[in-house]
Amino acid sequence: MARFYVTTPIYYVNDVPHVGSAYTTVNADGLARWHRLLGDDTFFLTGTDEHGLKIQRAADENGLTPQEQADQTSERFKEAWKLLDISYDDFIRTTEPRHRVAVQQLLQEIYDNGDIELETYEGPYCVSCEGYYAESDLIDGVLCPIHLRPVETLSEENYFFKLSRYEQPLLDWYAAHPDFVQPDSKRNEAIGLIKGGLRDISITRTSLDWGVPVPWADGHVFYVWYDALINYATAVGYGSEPERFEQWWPHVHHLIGKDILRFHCVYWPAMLLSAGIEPLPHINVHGFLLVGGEKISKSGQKLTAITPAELVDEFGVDPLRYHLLRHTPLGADGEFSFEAITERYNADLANNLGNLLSRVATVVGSKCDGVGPAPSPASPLAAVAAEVYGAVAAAWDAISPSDALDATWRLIRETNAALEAAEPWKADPGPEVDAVLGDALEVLRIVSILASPALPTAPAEVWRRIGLPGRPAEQRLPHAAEWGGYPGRLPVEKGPPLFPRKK
RNA sequence: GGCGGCGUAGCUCAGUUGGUCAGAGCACACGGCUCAUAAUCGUGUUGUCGUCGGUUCGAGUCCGACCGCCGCUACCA
Repeated sequence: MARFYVTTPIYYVNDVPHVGSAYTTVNADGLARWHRLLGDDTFFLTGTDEHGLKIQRAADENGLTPQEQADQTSERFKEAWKLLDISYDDFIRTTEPRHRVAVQQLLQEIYDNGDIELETYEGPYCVSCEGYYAESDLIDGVLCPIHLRPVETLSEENYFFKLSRYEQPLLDWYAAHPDFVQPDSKRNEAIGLIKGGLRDISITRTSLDWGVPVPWADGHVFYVWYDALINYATAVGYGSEPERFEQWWPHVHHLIGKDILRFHCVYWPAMLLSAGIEPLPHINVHGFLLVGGEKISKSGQKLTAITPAELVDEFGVDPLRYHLLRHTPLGADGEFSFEAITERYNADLANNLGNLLSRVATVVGSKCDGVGPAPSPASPLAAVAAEVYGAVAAAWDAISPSDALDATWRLIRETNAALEAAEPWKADPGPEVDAVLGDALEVLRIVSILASPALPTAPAEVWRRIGLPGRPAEQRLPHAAEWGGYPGRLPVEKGPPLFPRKK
Protein backbone atom coordinates (compact mmCIF):
# COMPACT_ATOMS: atom_id res chain seq x y z
CA MET A 1 0.00 0.00 0.00
CA ALA A 2 1.18 3.47 -0.85
CA ARG A 3 2.08 5.68 2.06
CA PHE A 4 2.08 9.43 2.45
CA TYR A 5 3.54 11.31 5.37
CA VAL A 6 3.05 15.08 5.47
CA THR A 7 4.20 17.58 8.07
CA THR A 8 3.71 21.22 8.89
CA PRO A 9 6.37 23.07 10.81
CA ILE A 10 5.84 22.83 14.52
CA TYR A 11 4.73 26.26 15.59
CA TYR A 12 6.63 28.15 18.22
CA VAL A 13 4.46 28.76 21.26
CA ASN A 14 5.56 32.32 21.83
CA ASP A 15 3.01 33.26 19.20
CA VAL A 16 -0.63 32.41 18.60
CA PRO A 17 -1.96 30.99 15.32
CA HIS A 18 -2.34 33.52 12.54
CA VAL A 19 -3.41 33.37 8.91
CA GLY A 20 0.11 32.44 7.85
CA SER A 21 0.27 29.34 9.99
CA ALA A 22 -3.26 28.52 8.86
CA TYR A 23 -2.10 28.75 5.25
CA THR A 24 0.59 26.14 5.71
CA THR A 25 -1.61 23.92 7.80
CA VAL A 26 -4.60 24.01 5.46
CA ASN A 27 -2.36 23.09 2.56
CA ALA A 28 -0.99 20.14 4.47
CA ASP A 29 -4.51 19.13 5.42
CA GLY A 30 -5.65 19.26 1.81
CA LEU A 31 -2.78 17.00 0.82
CA ALA A 32 -3.53 14.57 3.60
CA ARG A 33 -7.20 14.41 2.67
CA TRP A 34 -6.34 13.90 -0.98
CA HIS A 35 -4.09 10.98 -0.18
CA ARG A 36 -6.74 9.44 2.02
CA LEU A 37 -9.11 9.61 -0.95
CA LEU A 38 -6.53 7.71 -2.94
CA GLY A 39 -6.61 5.09 -0.25
CA ASP A 40 -3.01 5.76 0.74
CA ASP A 41 -1.94 5.02 4.25
CA THR A 42 -1.63 8.63 5.32
CA PHE A 43 0.00 10.27 8.32
CA PHE A 44 -0.41 13.99 8.89
CA LEU A 45 1.66 15.63 11.58
CA THR A 46 1.56 19.07 13.11
CA GLY A 47 2.46 20.32 16.56
CA THR A 48 4.20 22.90 18.65
CA ASP A 49 7.79 23.82 19.40
CA GLU A 50 8.09 24.56 23.09
CA HIS A 51 11.67 24.89 24.23
CA GLY A 52 14.05 27.79 24.26
CA LEU A 53 14.81 31.08 25.84
CA LYS A 54 11.83 32.96 24.49
CA ILE A 55 9.44 30.55 26.13
CA GLN A 56 11.28 30.62 29.41
CA ARG A 57 11.21 34.38 29.34
CA ALA A 58 7.53 34.59 28.43
CA ALA A 59 6.77 32.21 31.26
CA ASP A 60 8.71 34.36 33.71
CA GLU A 61 6.81 37.43 32.62
CA ASN A 62 3.47 35.68 33.04
CA GLY A 63 4.37 34.14 36.34
CA LEU A 64 4.11 30.64 34.93
CA THR A 65 6.42 27.73 34.61
CA PRO A 66 7.70 27.21 31.07
CA GLN A 67 5.60 24.09 30.86
CA GLU A 68 2.45 25.94 31.85
CA GLN A 69 3.27 28.63 29.32
CA ALA A 70 3.73 26.01 26.61
CA ASP A 71 0.56 24.17 27.65
CA GLN A 72 -1.52 27.29 27.25
CA THR A 73 -0.28 28.34 23.85
CA SER A 74 -0.14 24.84 22.47
CA GLU A 75 -3.82 24.60 23.28
CA ARG A 76 -4.47 27.70 21.20
CA PHE A 77 -3.08 25.92 18.18
CA LYS A 78 -5.21 22.88 18.77
CA GLU A 79 -8.27 25.10 19.02
CA ALA A 80 -7.40 26.90 15.81
CA TRP A 81 -6.89 23.66 13.93
CA LYS A 82 -10.14 22.30 15.22
CA LEU A 83 -11.87 25.40 13.99
CA LEU A 84 -10.34 24.94 10.55
CA ASP A 85 -11.19 21.25 10.42
CA ILE A 86 -7.57 20.19 10.30
CA SER A 87 -7.45 16.41 10.18
CA TYR A 88 -4.04 15.84 11.73
CA ASP A 89 -3.23 12.33 12.85
CA ASP A 90 -0.75 13.40 15.46
CA PHE A 91 -0.02 16.62 17.30
CA ILE A 92 3.50 16.55 18.62
CA ARG A 93 4.83 18.71 21.37
CA THR A 94 8.57 18.95 21.80
CA THR A 95 8.22 18.76 25.55
CA GLU A 96 6.86 15.23 25.39
CA PRO A 97 8.98 12.37 26.70
CA ARG A 98 8.90 10.57 23.34
CA HIS A 99 10.55 13.59 21.77
CA ARG A 100 13.24 13.83 24.40
CA VAL A 101 14.14 10.23 23.72
CA ALA A 102 14.31 10.76 19.98
CA VAL A 103 16.35 13.95 20.20
CA GLN A 104 18.86 12.39 22.54
CA GLN A 105 19.21 9.32 20.39
CA LEU A 106 19.57 11.15 17.10
CA LEU A 107 22.07 13.65 18.39
CA GLN A 108 23.96 10.94 20.24
CA GLU A 109 24.23 9.18 16.91
CA ILE A 110 25.76 12.28 15.36
CA TYR A 111 28.06 12.70 18.35
CA ASP A 112 29.22 9.13 18.08
CA ASN A 113 29.94 9.68 14.41
CA GLY A 114 32.26 12.48 15.39
CA ASP A 115 30.28 15.32 13.88
CA ILE A 116 29.68 17.12 17.15
CA GLU A 117 32.59 18.79 18.89
CA LEU A 118 33.04 20.98 21.93
CA GLU A 119 34.18 24.47 21.11
CA THR A 120 34.25 27.79 22.85
CA TYR A 121 31.77 30.33 21.70
CA GLU A 122 32.63 33.91 22.39
CA GLY A 123 30.56 36.94 21.55
CA PRO A 124 28.68 40.02 22.69
CA TYR A 125 26.23 39.04 25.41
CA CYS A 126 23.41 41.06 26.88
CA VAL A 127 22.72 40.20 30.50
CA SER A 128 19.16 41.49 30.33
CA CYS A 129 18.42 39.44 27.25
CA GLU A 130 20.41 36.51 28.51
CA GLY A 131 21.53 36.02 24.97
CA TYR A 132 24.26 36.59 22.45
CA TYR A 133 24.13 38.99 19.57
CA ALA A 134 25.94 39.18 16.29
CA GLU A 135 28.29 42.15 16.08
CA SER A 136 26.20 43.47 13.22
CA ASP A 137 23.05 43.58 15.36
CA LEU A 138 24.52 45.88 17.95
CA ILE A 139 23.69 49.55 18.08
CA ASP A 140 26.81 51.62 17.54
CA GLY A 141 28.73 48.40 17.85
CA VAL A 142 28.34 48.20 21.62
CA LEU A 143 24.69 48.42 22.69
CA CYS A 144 22.07 45.72 22.95
CA PRO A 145 19.43 46.50 20.30
CA ILE A 146 16.62 45.83 22.77
CA HIS A 147 17.87 47.24 26.04
CA LEU A 148 20.26 49.80 24.59
CA ARG A 149 22.72 48.87 27.28
CA PRO A 150 26.34 47.94 26.75
CA VAL A 151 26.88 44.29 26.04
CA GLU A 152 29.73 42.34 27.54
CA THR A 153 31.92 39.80 25.88
CA LEU A 154 31.22 36.39 27.26
CA SER A 155 32.42 33.01 26.30
CA GLU A 156 30.68 29.71 26.70
CA GLU A 157 31.58 26.17 25.89
CA ASN A 158 29.13 24.89 23.32
CA TYR A 159 28.83 21.82 21.25
CA PHE A 160 29.03 22.48 17.55
CA PHE A 161 27.70 20.42 14.71
CA LYS A 162 30.31 20.16 12.00
CA LEU A 163 28.05 21.45 9.29
CA SER A 164 31.04 22.52 7.23
CA ARG A 165 31.75 18.87 6.47
CA TYR A 166 28.43 18.52 4.69
CA GLU A 167 28.75 21.06 1.93
CA GLN A 168 29.66 18.52 -0.70
CA PRO A 169 27.38 15.73 0.50
CA LEU A 170 24.45 18.14 0.45
CA LEU A 171 25.29 19.42 -3.00
CA ASP A 172 25.59 15.84 -4.18
CA TRP A 173 22.18 15.02 -2.79
CA TYR A 174 20.63 18.07 -4.41
CA ALA A 175 22.20 17.14 -7.72
CA ALA A 176 20.98 13.55 -7.54
CA HIS A 177 17.46 14.42 -6.40
CA PRO A 178 15.90 17.19 -8.50
CA ASP A 179 12.66 17.05 -6.52
CA PHE A 180 14.31 17.19 -3.11
CA VAL A 181 13.31 20.81 -2.56
CA GLN A 182 10.46 22.38 -4.50
CA PRO A 183 9.69 24.69 -6.17
CA ASP A 184 12.84 25.16 -8.23
CA SER A 185 13.24 28.78 -7.18
CA LYS A 186 13.53 27.71 -3.54
CA ARG A 187 15.72 24.78 -4.44
CA ASN A 188 18.12 27.19 -6.13
CA GLU A 189 18.08 29.40 -3.08
CA ALA A 190 19.02 26.49 -0.88
CA ILE A 191 21.80 25.40 -3.18
CA GLY A 192 23.00 28.99 -3.19
CA LEU A 193 23.13 29.02 0.58
CA ILE A 194 25.24 25.88 0.60
CA LYS A 195 27.57 27.07 -2.12
CA GLY A 196 28.01 30.25 -0.16
CA GLY A 197 29.84 28.21 2.43
CA LEU A 198 28.66 26.49 5.57
CA ARG A 199 29.92 27.27 9.04
CA ASP A 200 29.68 24.90 11.96
CA ILE A 201 26.68 25.61 14.10
CA SER A 202 26.31 25.81 17.84
CA ILE A 203 23.68 23.34 18.92
CA THR A 204 23.76 23.45 22.71
CA ARG A 205 23.36 25.99 25.47
CA THR A 206 24.44 26.08 29.07
CA SER A 207 22.79 29.37 29.92
CA LEU A 208 19.29 27.98 30.21
CA ASP A 209 17.74 24.70 31.16
CA TRP A 210 14.42 24.83 29.24
CA GLY A 211 15.42 22.28 26.66
CA VAL A 212 16.36 18.68 26.04
CA PRO A 213 19.40 17.72 28.12
CA VAL A 214 22.50 16.71 26.23
CA PRO A 215 23.01 13.06 27.17
CA TRP A 216 26.79 13.13 27.17
CA ALA A 217 27.33 16.43 28.98
CA ASP A 218 25.69 17.62 32.19
CA GLY A 219 24.49 21.20 32.22
CA HIS A 220 23.98 21.44 28.48
CA VAL A 221 20.64 21.48 26.72
CA PHE A 222 20.12 21.35 23.00
CA TYR A 223 19.40 24.62 21.33
CA VAL A 224 15.74 24.86 20.43
CA TRP A 225 16.09 24.61 16.65
CA TYR A 226 18.02 21.37 16.63
CA ASP A 227 15.63 19.75 18.96
CA ALA A 228 12.67 21.09 16.99
CA LEU A 229 13.63 19.67 13.60
CA ILE A 230 13.79 16.19 15.01
CA ASN A 231 10.05 16.19 15.75
CA TYR A 232 9.42 14.88 12.25
CA ALA A 233 11.36 11.76 13.10
CA THR A 234 10.00 11.42 16.61
CA ALA A 235 6.41 11.28 15.47
CA VAL A 236 6.89 8.23 13.31
CA GLY A 237 8.78 6.30 15.92
CA TYR A 238 12.41 7.30 15.73
CA GLY A 239 14.08 6.17 18.89
CA SER A 240 11.22 3.97 20.02
CA GLU A 241 9.71 2.00 17.16
CA PRO A 242 12.39 1.36 14.53
CA GLU A 243 10.15 -0.69 12.26
CA ARG A 244 7.48 1.99 12.21
CA PHE A 245 10.08 4.62 11.46
CA GLU A 246 11.41 2.57 8.55
CA GLN A 247 7.92 2.32 7.11
CA TRP A 248 7.09 5.99 7.20
CA TRP A 249 10.31 7.90 6.81
CA PRO A 250 10.79 7.29 3.08
CA HIS A 251 7.44 8.97 2.41
CA VAL A 252 7.88 12.18 4.39
CA HIS A 253 6.97 15.57 2.86
CA HIS A 254 7.71 18.74 4.76
CA LEU A 255 5.65 21.84 4.05
CA ILE A 256 7.45 24.94 5.26
CA GLY A 257 7.44 28.70 4.85
CA LYS A 258 10.38 30.38 3.23
CA ASP A 259 11.58 31.89 6.49
CA ILE A 260 12.78 28.54 7.71
CA LEU A 261 14.28 27.35 4.45
CA ARG A 262 17.81 27.37 5.84
CA PHE A 263 16.94 25.12 8.70
CA HIS A 264 15.00 22.63 6.66
CA CYS A 265 16.97 22.62 3.45
CA VAL A 266 20.47 22.84 4.85
CA TYR A 267 20.79 22.09 8.57
CA TRP A 268 18.22 19.34 8.83
CA PRO A 269 19.40 17.32 5.81
CA ALA A 270 22.97 17.58 7.05
CA MET A 271 21.95 16.29 10.46
CA LEU A 272 20.11 13.41 8.87
CA LEU A 273 23.05 12.50 6.66
CA SER A 274 25.31 12.59 9.68
CA ALA A 275 22.96 10.37 11.64
CA GLY A 276 22.81 7.95 8.73
CA ILE A 277 19.12 8.54 8.06
CA GLU A 278 18.17 8.33 4.42
CA PRO A 279 16.43 9.10 2.20
CA LEU A 280 16.17 12.77 2.92
CA PRO A 281 12.66 14.20 3.09
CA HIS A 282 10.85 15.96 0.28
CA ILE A 283 10.57 19.61 1.14
CA ASN A 284 8.07 22.03 -0.31
CA VAL A 285 8.73 25.68 0.43
CA HIS A 286 6.02 28.27 0.11
CA GLY A 287 5.97 32.04 0.34
CA PHE A 288 4.22 34.40 2.67
CA LEU A 289 0.72 35.71 2.65
CA LEU A 290 0.91 39.46 2.61
CA VAL A 291 -1.71 41.94 3.63
CA GLY A 292 -1.36 45.19 1.76
CA GLY A 293 2.13 44.08 0.81
CA GLU A 294 3.11 43.50 4.41
CA LYS A 295 3.92 40.35 6.22
CA ILE A 296 1.26 39.06 8.53
CA SER A 297 2.12 39.49 12.15
CA LYS A 298 0.34 39.29 15.44
CA SER A 299 1.75 42.60 16.55
CA GLY A 300 0.82 44.57 13.46
CA GLN A 301 -2.08 46.92 13.09
CA LYS A 302 -5.59 45.64 12.65
CA LEU A 303 -5.23 44.43 9.07
CA THR A 304 -2.13 42.29 9.37
CA ALA A 305 -3.23 41.03 12.75
CA ILE A 306 -6.34 39.37 11.30
CA THR A 307 -6.89 35.97 12.88
CA PRO A 308 -8.14 32.74 11.34
CA ALA A 309 -11.08 32.81 13.76
CA GLU A 310 -12.24 36.19 12.50
CA LEU A 311 -12.13 34.94 8.93
CA VAL A 312 -14.07 31.83 9.82
CA ASP A 313 -16.72 33.99 11.45
CA GLU A 314 -16.95 36.16 8.38
CA PHE A 315 -16.79 33.58 5.59
CA GLY A 316 -17.06 30.12 7.09
CA VAL A 317 -14.53 27.32 7.25
CA ASP A 318 -14.94 25.94 3.73
CA PRO A 319 -14.69 29.29 1.97
CA LEU A 320 -11.63 30.30 3.96
CA ARG A 321 -9.91 27.01 3.22
CA TYR A 322 -10.93 27.19 -0.41
CA HIS A 323 -9.51 30.66 -0.77
CA LEU A 324 -6.25 29.82 0.95
CA LEU A 325 -5.74 26.82 -1.31
CA ARG A 326 -7.04 28.27 -4.55
CA HIS A 327 -5.83 31.83 -4.48
CA THR A 328 -2.17 31.62 -3.60
CA PRO A 329 -0.19 28.94 -5.41
CA LEU A 330 2.40 27.33 -3.18
CA GLY A 331 5.76 28.92 -3.81
CA ALA A 332 5.79 32.65 -4.28
CA ASP A 333 4.32 35.19 -1.90
CA GLY A 334 0.66 36.00 -2.28
CA GLU A 335 -1.62 38.82 -1.39
CA PHE A 336 -4.39 38.17 1.10
CA SER A 337 -7.38 40.49 1.11
CA PHE A 338 -11.05 40.60 2.00
CA GLU A 339 -11.80 41.73 -1.53
CA ALA A 340 -10.12 38.68 -3.00
CA ILE A 341 -11.71 36.17 -0.67
CA THR A 342 -15.12 37.76 -1.25
CA GLU A 343 -14.65 37.57 -5.01
CA ARG A 344 -13.61 33.95 -4.80
CA TYR A 345 -16.50 33.15 -2.58
CA ASN A 346 -19.07 34.71 -4.89
CA ALA A 347 -17.62 33.57 -8.19
CA ASP A 348 -16.56 30.02 -7.41
CA LEU A 349 -18.60 28.89 -4.45
CA ALA A 350 -21.88 30.80 -4.72
CA ASN A 351 -22.26 31.34 -8.47
CA ASN A 352 -20.68 28.20 -9.81
CA LEU A 353 -20.93 25.35 -7.35
CA GLY A 354 -23.77 26.49 -5.12
CA ASN A 355 -25.91 27.73 -7.95
CA LEU A 356 -25.34 24.60 -10.02
CA LEU A 357 -26.77 22.54 -7.19
CA SER A 358 -29.72 24.94 -6.83
CA ARG A 359 -30.70 24.99 -10.47
CA VAL A 360 -30.32 21.25 -10.91
CA ALA A 361 -32.31 20.48 -7.79
CA THR A 362 -35.10 22.80 -8.87
CA VAL A 363 -35.41 21.30 -12.34
CA VAL A 364 -35.22 17.76 -10.99
CA GLY A 365 -38.05 18.80 -8.73
CA SER A 366 -40.23 20.12 -11.53
CA LYS A 367 -39.41 17.67 -14.31
CA CYS A 368 -38.58 14.46 -12.46
CA ASP A 369 -40.78 14.69 -9.39
CA GLY A 370 -37.69 15.24 -7.26
CA VAL A 371 -36.13 11.91 -8.18
CA GLY A 372 -32.64 12.21 -9.59
CA PRO A 373 -32.14 10.36 -12.88
CA ALA A 374 -28.99 8.44 -13.81
CA PRO A 375 -26.36 10.03 -16.07
CA SER A 376 -25.98 8.96 -19.65
CA PRO A 377 -22.91 6.87 -20.36
CA ALA A 378 -22.20 8.67 -23.61
CA SER A 379 -22.39 12.17 -22.17
CA PRO A 380 -19.83 14.64 -23.50
CA LEU A 381 -19.28 15.59 -19.88
CA ALA A 382 -17.88 12.13 -19.23
CA ALA A 383 -14.80 12.97 -21.26
CA VAL A 384 -14.45 16.31 -19.51
CA ALA A 385 -14.71 14.61 -16.15
CA ALA A 386 -12.02 12.12 -17.06
CA GLU A 387 -9.73 14.88 -18.23
CA VAL A 388 -10.39 16.90 -15.11
CA TYR A 389 -9.67 13.96 -12.87
CA GLY A 390 -6.32 13.49 -14.57
CA ALA A 391 -5.47 17.14 -14.07
CA VAL A 392 -6.59 17.14 -10.45
CA ALA A 393 -4.56 14.06 -9.61
CA ALA A 394 -1.49 15.46 -11.34
CA ALA A 395 -1.86 18.76 -9.50
CA TRP A 396 -2.07 17.20 -6.03
CA ASP A 397 0.83 14.98 -6.95
CA ALA A 398 2.83 18.08 -7.79
CA ILE A 399 1.71 19.67 -4.51
CA SER A 400 -0.31 22.31 -6.35
CA PRO A 401 -3.67 22.55 -4.63
CA SER A 402 -4.59 25.70 -6.55
CA ASP A 403 -4.26 23.85 -9.85
CA ALA A 404 -6.30 20.95 -8.52
CA LEU A 405 -9.16 23.25 -7.59
CA ASP A 406 -8.89 25.20 -10.81
CA ALA A 407 -9.28 21.97 -12.77
CA THR A 408 -12.23 20.87 -10.66
CA TRP A 409 -14.06 24.10 -11.29
CA ARG A 410 -13.56 23.65 -15.02
CA LEU A 411 -15.91 20.70 -14.78
CA ILE A 412 -18.50 22.84 -13.01
CA ARG A 413 -18.33 25.52 -15.69
CA GLU A 414 -18.68 22.97 -18.49
CA THR A 415 -21.73 21.56 -16.77
CA ASN A 416 -23.41 24.93 -16.46
CA ALA A 417 -22.77 25.41 -20.17
CA ALA A 418 -24.19 21.97 -20.99
CA LEU A 419 -27.36 22.78 -19.08
CA GLU A 420 -27.65 26.04 -20.94
CA ALA A 421 -27.41 24.23 -24.25
CA ALA A 422 -29.97 21.55 -23.36
CA GLU A 423 -32.45 23.78 -21.53
CA PRO A 424 -34.13 20.97 -19.64
CA TRP A 425 -36.40 23.46 -17.87
CA LYS A 426 -38.14 24.12 -21.20
CA ALA A 427 -38.48 20.54 -22.36
CA ASP A 428 -41.13 17.99 -21.57
CA PRO A 429 -40.17 15.31 -19.08
CA GLY A 430 -38.59 12.33 -20.79
CA PRO A 431 -35.34 10.53 -21.50
CA GLU A 432 -33.58 13.59 -22.85
CA VAL A 433 -34.36 15.69 -19.82
CA ASP A 434 -33.39 12.78 -17.59
CA ALA A 435 -30.06 12.41 -19.35
CA VAL A 436 -28.94 16.00 -19.00
CA LEU A 437 -30.06 16.25 -15.39
CA GLY A 438 -28.48 12.92 -14.60
CA ASP A 439 -25.24 14.18 -16.09
CA ALA A 440 -25.36 17.27 -13.91
CA LEU A 441 -26.03 15.19 -10.81
CA GLU A 442 -23.12 12.96 -11.74
CA VAL A 443 -20.88 16.00 -12.02
CA LEU A 444 -22.03 17.16 -8.60
CA ARG A 445 -21.13 13.73 -7.25
CA ILE A 446 -17.66 13.79 -8.78
CA VAL A 447 -17.02 17.40 -7.83
CA SER A 448 -18.05 16.63 -4.26
CA ILE A 449 -15.29 14.07 -4.07
CA LEU A 450 -12.64 16.12 -5.84
CA ALA A 451 -13.36 19.23 -3.77
CA SER A 452 -13.51 17.44 -0.45
CA PRO A 453 -9.80 17.81 0.41
CA ALA A 454 -10.27 21.57 0.31
CA LEU A 455 -13.83 21.75 1.63
CA PRO A 456 -14.47 19.39 4.51
CA THR A 457 -18.14 20.31 4.94
CA ALA A 458 -20.04 21.54 1.88
CA PRO A 459 -19.39 18.56 -0.42
CA ALA A 460 -20.90 16.23 2.16
CA GLU A 461 -24.03 18.37 2.10
CA VAL A 462 -24.18 18.29 -1.71
CA TRP A 463 -23.75 14.53 -1.49
CA ARG A 464 -26.63 14.24 0.92
CA ARG A 465 -28.93 16.53 -1.06
CA ILE A 466 -28.52 14.53 -4.24
CA GLY A 467 -29.53 11.47 -2.30
CA LEU A 468 -26.23 9.61 -1.99
CA PRO A 469 -25.46 7.54 1.08
CA GLY A 470 -22.26 7.97 3.04
CA ARG A 471 -19.85 10.83 2.54
CA PRO A 472 -17.56 12.03 -0.26
CA ALA A 473 -14.50 11.63 1.93
CA GLU A 474 -15.23 7.92 2.25
CA GLN A 475 -14.96 7.34 -1.50
CA ARG A 476 -11.90 5.81 -3.09
CA LEU A 477 -10.14 7.21 -6.09
CA PRO A 478 -9.64 6.79 -8.93
CA HIS A 479 -12.64 4.46 -9.14
CA ALA A 480 -15.05 6.88 -7.50
CA ALA A 481 -14.28 9.56 -10.08
CA GLU A 482 -15.23 7.35 -13.01
CA TRP A 483 -18.25 8.48 -14.96
CA GLY A 484 -21.50 6.72 -14.09
CA GLY A 485 -21.27 6.46 -10.34
CA TYR A 486 -24.51 8.28 -9.69
CA PRO A 487 -27.07 5.47 -9.73
CA GLY A 488 -30.23 7.52 -10.25
CA ARG A 489 -33.62 7.00 -8.65
CA LEU A 490 -32.44 8.92 -5.59
CA PRO A 491 -34.36 11.71 -3.88
CA VAL A 492 -32.93 15.14 -4.62
CA GLU A 493 -33.45 17.91 -2.12
CA LYS A 494 -33.08 21.56 -2.99
CA GLY A 495 -32.44 23.13 0.38
CA PRO A 496 -31.27 26.67 1.05
CA PRO A 497 -28.31 28.16 -0.85
CA LEU A 498 -25.14 26.32 0.01
CA PHE A 499 -23.09 29.51 -0.16
CA PRO A 500 -25.30 32.61 0.02
CA ARG A 501 -23.76 35.42 -1.98
CA LYS A 502 -21.83 38.02 -0.05
CA LYS A 503 -22.79 41.72 -0.27
C1' G B 1 28.30 44.58 0.74
C1' G B 2 27.54 39.17 -0.46
C1' C B 3 24.09 35.51 -2.24
C1' G B 4 19.26 34.76 -4.29
C1' G B 5 14.35 35.69 -6.25
C1' C B 6 10.79 38.48 -8.92
C1' G B 7 8.85 42.13 -12.86
C1' U B 8 3.26 38.73 -18.70
C1' A B 9 -3.98 42.05 -19.73
C1' G B 10 -7.47 46.51 -14.32
C1' C B 11 -6.74 42.12 -10.51
C1' U B 12 -4.67 36.97 -9.29
C1' C B 13 -1.70 34.16 -12.17
C1' A B 14 -0.30 29.94 -16.53
C1' G B 15 3.28 29.90 -20.01
C1' U B 16 8.07 22.15 -20.74
C1' U B 17 13.82 21.53 -23.85
C1' G B 18 13.32 29.09 -28.11
C1' G B 19 9.05 28.37 -33.50
C1' U B 20 -0.12 29.09 -33.48
C1' C B 21 2.88 31.89 -26.76
C1' A B 22 0.46 36.26 -26.63
C1' G B 23 -3.15 32.77 -22.61
C1' A B 24 -6.83 31.26 -18.09
C1' G B 25 -10.00 32.84 -14.21
C1' C B 26 -11.97 37.25 -12.08
C1' A B 27 -13.50 42.20 -13.34
C1' C B 28 -15.59 45.02 -17.50
C1' A B 29 -18.84 45.67 -22.23
C1' C B 30 -22.55 43.88 -25.41
C1' G B 31 -26.03 40.04 -26.55
C1' G B 32 -29.02 35.57 -25.09
C1' C B 33 -31.74 32.98 -21.31
C1' U B 34 -34.97 33.02 -17.08
C1' C B 35 -34.29 26.52 -14.23
C1' A B 36 -31.07 28.86 -10.58
C1' U B 37 -28.22 32.41 -4.95
C1' A B 38 -29.46 39.76 -9.92
C1' A B 39 -27.07 33.41 -10.58
C1' U B 40 -26.01 31.19 -15.87
C1' C B 41 -24.57 30.94 -21.30
C1' G B 42 -22.21 33.33 -25.73
C1' U B 43 -19.10 37.04 -27.87
C1' G B 44 -15.59 40.79 -27.16
C1' U B 45 -11.81 44.89 -25.44
C1' U B 46 -7.19 45.86 -22.94
C1' G B 47 -1.00 43.90 -23.07
C1' U B 48 5.39 47.11 -27.20
C1' C B 49 5.39 39.73 -22.14
C1' G B 50 10.23 45.87 -16.80
C1' U B 51 14.11 48.72 -20.29
C1' C B 52 18.12 48.56 -23.83
C1' G B 53 21.26 45.63 -26.55
C1' G B 54 22.99 40.60 -28.29
C1' U B 55 22.71 35.27 -30.15
C1' U B 56 19.24 33.05 -33.84
C1' C B 57 15.85 31.95 -39.87
C1' G B 58 12.86 32.86 -35.28
C1' A B 59 12.93 34.82 -27.97
C1' G B 60 8.23 36.33 -22.30
C1' U B 61 11.22 31.61 -23.52
C1' C B 62 18.86 31.88 -24.16
C1' C B 63 23.15 35.79 -23.09
C1' G B 64 24.70 40.81 -21.27
C1' A B 65 23.75 45.50 -19.15
C1' C B 66 20.37 48.54 -16.77
C1' C B 67 15.75 50.02 -13.95
C1' G B 68 12.24 48.71 -10.18
C1' C B 69 10.52 45.49 -6.14
C1' C B 70 11.73 41.85 -2.57
C1' G B 71 14.14 37.99 0.39
C1' C B 72 18.19 35.80 3.07
C1' U B 73 22.80 36.94 5.58
C1' A B 74 22.10 31.94 12.47
C1' C B 75 16.31 30.95 15.89
C1' C B 76 7.87 34.36 13.73
C1' A B 77 4.06 29.94 8.60
